[in-house]
Parts: sequence; structure tokens; C-alpha cells
Amino acid sequence: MSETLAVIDFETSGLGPANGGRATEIAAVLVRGGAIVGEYQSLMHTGVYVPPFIEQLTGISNEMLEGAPPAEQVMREVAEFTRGCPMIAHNAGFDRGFWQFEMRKAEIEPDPAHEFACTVLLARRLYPEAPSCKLGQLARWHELPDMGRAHRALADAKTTAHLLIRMERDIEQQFGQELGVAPVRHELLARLQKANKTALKRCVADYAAVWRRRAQQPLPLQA
DNA sequence: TGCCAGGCCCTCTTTAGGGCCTT
Repeated sequence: MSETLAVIDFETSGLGPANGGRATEIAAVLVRGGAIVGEYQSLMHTGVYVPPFIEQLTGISNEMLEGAPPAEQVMREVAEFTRGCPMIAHNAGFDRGFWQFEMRKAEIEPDPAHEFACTVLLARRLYPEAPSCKLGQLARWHELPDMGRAHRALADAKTTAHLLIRMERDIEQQFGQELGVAPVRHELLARLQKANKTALKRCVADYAAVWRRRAQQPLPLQA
């Protein structure tokens, strides 16, 4: 059973909406069956001022944002693009904060499927020997494909997608016995990111048992 | 013009503090 996950990445004018930070660019990459199957990217105009440090970091200038589509339009497009897909982000607390803020600003109804899982938390558990859990460091450490300029939304979202695919493969290899025939789905990723690092095997085994029980239940009758 | 945060984890902890990660 394959599940489509949406990997998202924001570029922003600051570290949080609470201090006036706004999104400047968003990318969403759809991952299914161990492969990237779709992508969306757009700059977005909110009227926010981009400080020189951020402009240097991301390459996104105030002039570029002047001609960008309005944030409300972009959020509607990306919400439709990711509809029904659980979300993945690197340091998900950051992207979730901007996602919820920009969705509210655009007056878009929240999608209950948009639960976030975090590749930083997962990496800390799966790869404790990694030199760091920064996205670029993990990409080099795993020798993931080069997706282009870092700190642009699509490049970072694609790199995170490749990291996610690598993690799914490593989970299957590392916990194959506990996992049995249960697939690596978003629910398992969300559980693993919160599990005590010494109890990963038990977490995977519990997930697999629940999944098998569900799989044995008859499908509900159609109305 | 250009400042700034917050959630999470680990441990020399739990009545706390420091580091990581994102722009």
C-alpha cells in the first residue's frame, strides 16, 4: 500500500510569524513509492521587507517579490496541490508555523490530513552518528543527489524528499523483522520521531501490530 | 532600516540550562 506524502519547504523573511516574519517562497514535493512524483514552487508576495542578510542567504530579493503572485493565491494553489497528503518538513516546527499562519491569512480551511512529521527529529534517532542534522550536512553525509542552490524552496524540498526516501529505506532495512509486511507510512514516521531513541524497535513493532489488525478489519460498507 | 523565536532533545536533569535546527 503506497501513500503520497508532501514534503514542503518555506523561504521566509525571518524566523517566525510572531515577529513579523512572512513567507517569501514555498515548494511542495510529492513522494510516493520511494520516488518524487510531483512538484510545486512559487515565490509569494506579502509586502514584507526582506533584510539584506536573508536576501544574501536565499537569493530572494525585494525586487523579485514585487512581481510575485499574491500569497493568498499561492497558498490556495499549494493547499490544493497537497490536499489529502500528510506533510513532511526539515525542522517541521518552523514550516508548520508559517504554513498555519499563511493558511489563516489566506482564509483557507485547514486540511485535517496536513499533519506534520519532522526529518530532523527522525534523523537524530536514525542517524545518531551523523556529524550534524542540518539538511546540507545530512545530504552530503548520505551522498544524496545535488538539487541545486541551497536555501531555495524547491531545492531544499527536493533534498528533504531524497532524505525521506533514504530514511524509509533505512527503516525497512534496520527494522525489517519488527516491521514485517507493514509499510512505512506517515503514521510510523510520526511515531518514530517522538519515540525514545532506546525504544525504536518496540515502537516499530507496535506500529506493525496495529497496522496488521487494521488490515484484517473488513472495509466499511459504502453508503 | 532591519531587529527578532520556539520547540525539541540531552544531561553534569526533572525546582534547569544549553545546544540544535529552521530563515
